[in-house]
Amino acid sequence: MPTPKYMYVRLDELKAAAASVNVYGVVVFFKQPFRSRGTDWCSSLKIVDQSNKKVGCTLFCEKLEDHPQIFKNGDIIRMHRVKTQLYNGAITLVNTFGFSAVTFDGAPGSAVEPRTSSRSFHFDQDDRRRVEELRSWAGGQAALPRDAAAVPLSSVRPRAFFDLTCQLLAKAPMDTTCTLLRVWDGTRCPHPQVEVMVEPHAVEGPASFSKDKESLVANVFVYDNHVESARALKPGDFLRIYNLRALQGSSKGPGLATEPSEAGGPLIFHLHGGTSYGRGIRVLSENCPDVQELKRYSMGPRLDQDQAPVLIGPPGTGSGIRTCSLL
DNA sequence: GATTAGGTTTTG
Repeated sequence: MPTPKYMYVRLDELKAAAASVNVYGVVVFFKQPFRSRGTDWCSSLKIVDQSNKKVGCTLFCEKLEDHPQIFKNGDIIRMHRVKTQLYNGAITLVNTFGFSAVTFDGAPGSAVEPRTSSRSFHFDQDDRRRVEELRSWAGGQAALPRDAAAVPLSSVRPRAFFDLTCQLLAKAPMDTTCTLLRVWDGTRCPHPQVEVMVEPHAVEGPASFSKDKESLVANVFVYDNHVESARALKPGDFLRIYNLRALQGSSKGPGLATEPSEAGGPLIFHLHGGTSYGRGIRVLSENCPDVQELKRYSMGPRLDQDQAPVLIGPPGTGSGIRTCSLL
């Protein structure tokens, strides 16, 4: 069979009611897949290209793995077989039969590593060139949204919303609408952490840590629709939690010891229900730049040797927990 | 070849 040659439409040249087109773009907004009221998961995103035209996309796929793996704004996405739809006078893209998506990190110079669950997909030198062109174009566009929300635990400001790249250490169901995720990113949060009471047998992963390690762990309560996403997470997974909120002092939650509600109180992190502002959780691939950086950062010279975190290896790489070699 | 949603902070 001859190799198919794909044609890509510039975003400012999309026509209304196009039955099936292929596009490339830079992600400027996204929501991780969430359950629709129908049969599918729904992803919502917005992309832009060198024409400076921004186009919203709505993707419905029954299988989570068919949704694009978007990690952050600035990621590059290629979509095959989307149709156009007019909504409120603007062209939007919706997936159609045979839809597939491939995404790439957006940093100029980083490896052009396709992220997709497709078992086979077309990728040639033209694709590589397109990705690199979009990266360098986006790099020069000061107005494009950056990854400004990304904040390490060491820089968290109480009350603020932020995106956290971290590793899951342990999780525990608190009640039907709330799951506790215990995470770290290797940096030390300057604020005291709230103490959460959990039955040890309810915890997946270690029920407790050494005092040193405990001081690096953040407690994250995820609510409502995010409880379902949390169910799929495994200790050791590298995660990005989007639109996480740091709450302080008077915050309540299941399993919390009563704390005086005063400014400067201990921190708890909440991932509120809903999908506003892209609230959600995504498992990151081991080889993506943010995870590589997390590992370097965690194990680098910023921490004293005796405080250096011990990262958990991915599931199935050995006899459960292993320690990474330290620098 | 239906349907879903259509960015825009919980209220724990």
